[in-house]
Amino acid sequence: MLTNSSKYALKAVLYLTLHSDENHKLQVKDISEKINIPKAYSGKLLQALAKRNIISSSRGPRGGFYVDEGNKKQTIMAIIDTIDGRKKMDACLLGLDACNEENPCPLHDLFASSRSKMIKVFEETTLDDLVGSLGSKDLFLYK
Amino acid sequence: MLTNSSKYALKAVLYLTLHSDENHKLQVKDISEKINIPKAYSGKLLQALAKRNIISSSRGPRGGFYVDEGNKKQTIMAIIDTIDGRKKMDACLLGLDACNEENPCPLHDLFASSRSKMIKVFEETTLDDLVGSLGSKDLFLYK
DNA sequence: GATAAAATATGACTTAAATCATATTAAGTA
DNA sequence: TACTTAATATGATTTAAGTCATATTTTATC
Ligand code: FES
Ligand code: FES
Repeated sequence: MLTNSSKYALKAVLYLTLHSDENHKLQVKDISEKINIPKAYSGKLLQALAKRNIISSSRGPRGGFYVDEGNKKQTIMAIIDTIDGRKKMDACLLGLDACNEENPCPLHDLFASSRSKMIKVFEETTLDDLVGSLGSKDLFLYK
Repeated sequence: MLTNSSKYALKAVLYLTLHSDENHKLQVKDISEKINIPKAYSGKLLQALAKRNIISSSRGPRGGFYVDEGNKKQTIMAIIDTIDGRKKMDACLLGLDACNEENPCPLHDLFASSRSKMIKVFEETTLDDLVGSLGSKDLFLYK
């Protein structure tokens, strides 16, 4: 469903959403340690996310990555799309060229409704929403 | 969600289910051409499936692969499990060690119910069921 | 039995995902 | 302005998935 890369990206963004803001930027090293993923690799992913404005970044001393109020309007799907590309989520289970009702593969009907629901949730859920729904629960991201 | 390998396997088994029986065995070459996947690779997958009794095979002249009545009791999930391993389907969206209600990751609740439904369908749907539900519709597996 | 046909078993090769490394650029601080 | 810090850009390396090739074994048929 998701590549390792987008799993990492999701973890990183979630971590930033809860632990950073304009005045509390985090460096790659801090983030990667906290969410237990390779540092150099997470750097690359964070850069891609920043370029797409999913997260924010600033260079130089006291720089780092952070999530501001604007970023919190971004959705789960935006993150997945940035790293994996949206189309992967729409792909036919059997890998056929197109997945649709007109020319459904034998598994389409077993599967399409669950998938649609999942996609809808990912498209509609923003970082803001997630933070809200987590409430006081301690975020679990490490292992 | 599924690897390429299990997509291929599913296509191959579906094809065999509809176009073979004890008296009409199919060779690797026939199958791979019809479902548009590399021949040598499909051979490997068919062998793995036969070993697990998802499909049947016989060697020698007039030999080949086929699906008999017994094989038709196998489920979609059995095929996926043979090739990818069942656990992949249960994995946490974020790649955490365990996925469960006790220690859910932030995305768990957005996702778990859709996934459960999907898994349930795959576990409960047999090849027999699929053939039945397809009815007279022409199976579409090529591209 | 000898021959040929087909799966089986095994391993090599190729490609893409994942990981690591580093030189460059921008920004803050003194 | 010089120096330091941290992201950025780029590319090399490693690993695993996907692909291909072939020698071996089994079985039908003559
Ligand atoms: S056509 Fe295969 S899942 Fe939709
Ligand atoms: S714990 Fe992450 S999806 Fe269940």
